[in-house]
Parts: sequence; structure tokens; C-alpha cells
Amino acid sequence: MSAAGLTKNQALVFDKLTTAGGPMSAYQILDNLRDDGFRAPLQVYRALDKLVADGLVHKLESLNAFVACAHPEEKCGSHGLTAFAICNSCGNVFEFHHHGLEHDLEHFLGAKGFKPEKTVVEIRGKCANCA
Amino acid sequence: MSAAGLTKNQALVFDKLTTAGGPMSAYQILDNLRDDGFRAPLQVYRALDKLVADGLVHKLESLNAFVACAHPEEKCGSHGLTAFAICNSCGNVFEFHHHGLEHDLEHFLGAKGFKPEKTVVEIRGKCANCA
DNA sequence: CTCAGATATGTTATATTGTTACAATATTGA
DNA sequence: TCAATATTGTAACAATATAACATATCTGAG
Repeated sequence: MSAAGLTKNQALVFDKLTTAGGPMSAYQILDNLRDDGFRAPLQVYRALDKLVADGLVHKLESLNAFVACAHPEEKCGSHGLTAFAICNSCGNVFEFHHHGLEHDLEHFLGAKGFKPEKTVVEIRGKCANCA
Repeated sequence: MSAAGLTKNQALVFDKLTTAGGPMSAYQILDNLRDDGFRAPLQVYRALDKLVADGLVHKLESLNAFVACAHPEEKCGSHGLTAFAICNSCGNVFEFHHHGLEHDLEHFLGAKGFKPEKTVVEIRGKCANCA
């Protein structure tokens, strides 16, 4: 399916991530799109850049991997900071949003004159199934 | 100087990071320790593994870099979640701790049965000097 | 002391992640 | 139509990290 306004490569990458339902590295995506004509990492990274900029995909910094947004219909970022709980056992990623967190951080950092642009919150641990 | 209980390589890496006063990539550390006999990345990564495990050094996931703990005297982790404000302009890193944040996250995730093991909080933005 | 186990270090090669530079193609609108 | 723009293709490379194995050093039991 894939959201509107995406180019062919962007749609391919987005579909692959959405179908996977979990995080994939750029090179996993590349390997999975060989049959669709993908040959070089740049094809993946360029698509990811756009998808991340649009909030359709998130980068997991502690994993160097990418995951489809859990609710691409709403503009991600409009409902508080985006955070991820990542299970170290099964690899499942749970995306959530937390206004309190965002307010706390803004208040704390605002007092120091720091202007946040992008906030990374990733909690690594064990999910309910693996605990 | 360097804390007690460190081996030669660990002390060299720790001193280098402490002296730098800011984040360094593993390969920057390697290059800076050539004169001390460092030849291969593994020498750096092994030292970093120990230093990070001991809480003397933190890894900045969004930067793939490492920084000396701002207060190695106290065991890091005993005073709330460790977080970093990272200036996108000057590269300065401000380490801070926030109990509220930690409680919020624990409460929120605990309700979902998720057991946190390590939490990454990195706020990228502009510091007071660069804003 | 001494020597065996454990720890730390050294070295080479390789895997993984990400970017630069440039060429070709496709799209769009005046 | 055709020129400007956006997108895609390709090759080479840079940066980050680990695997596998060899050597050296340290430490404690005998």
C-alpha cells in the first residue's frame, strides 16, 4: 500500500519495513530488495532519509536499525516525544509517546538554555514475554 | 591520574577521554594513542568495554562516540538515569541525571511488564552558547 | 620459587554501517 | 519541446565494530 507522496524506492523501503513489523538494518533492507532492483546502499539510505524526515520511519540509534512508525496516520511528533522499548531477547520494539517525559526534559533543559531539536529515548531490556 | 583498578590500556584510554573533556570516536582515540603503542581498534574497544561497564565512560549512541563520565567518583547509575544534552553546533556534551524521568519510565514500562536494563537518553539540539 | 591457570595484550583479517562523487534517467511545467 | 528539477543508478570509499587466533603478563597454590 504505502502512504502517498512516496517515490518508488521510498515506497519499496517503507513497505518492506512495514511488512517486517520490526527493526531492520539498512543492509538487511538492501538484501531484501535485490529482486526489486536495489543494488547499492545509497538507494536504501536515500529512501530512509526521506521516510525518517517525514516521520514514517524511525531510526533506532542504539541498534543502528530502522523501524516503521507505529502509527504513520498521525504525524509523529505531534503527540509527545517518541520513545522505544527494545527487548534484548526477542528484538521486539514497542514505540510509545510520553508527554510527561517531554515536559520534564524541556523544563530541565530550558532552564539551562538548551534548545532540543531531536530527542533519542531508547530503553533496552526484557519485554513481558521474555522476562 | 586515572582511577584505581585499571590496566595499562584502560588507563590510557580513560586518561585520553578525560583530558579531551568531550566525546571521541574509538578511532580518534586509537589515533591519539599510536605513540603509546596502540595499533588496532580492538585495543581501544576492549578498554572501552571495561570502562563503560564500570561506569567511567559512557557511549553516546547517536554519535557512535564515547565520553568520560562527568563524575566518576560516584558510581554512575546510583543517582538516576544518565542522560546527555548534545549540542549539534559545538559538539559539547552535558551529562545530567534525572530521577523524575527514571521514575516516569519505570512506572510506564513496569505497567507493560517491561524490565529496563539500560536506558539511552540523548537530546540533540543547541546549547546556550550556540542558540 | 615455579609453573599452571587466568587475565591482558597484540595482530590480522573481516564484517557492518554509512558517505562522497559523479552519471544517467525520469518528471514536470513553462 | 525542452530545460529545470528531482530521482535513481553505480562505483569507490570511509567509518565503526567484531572474530579468530597468537603472545605476553600476572597471580596464586603447591
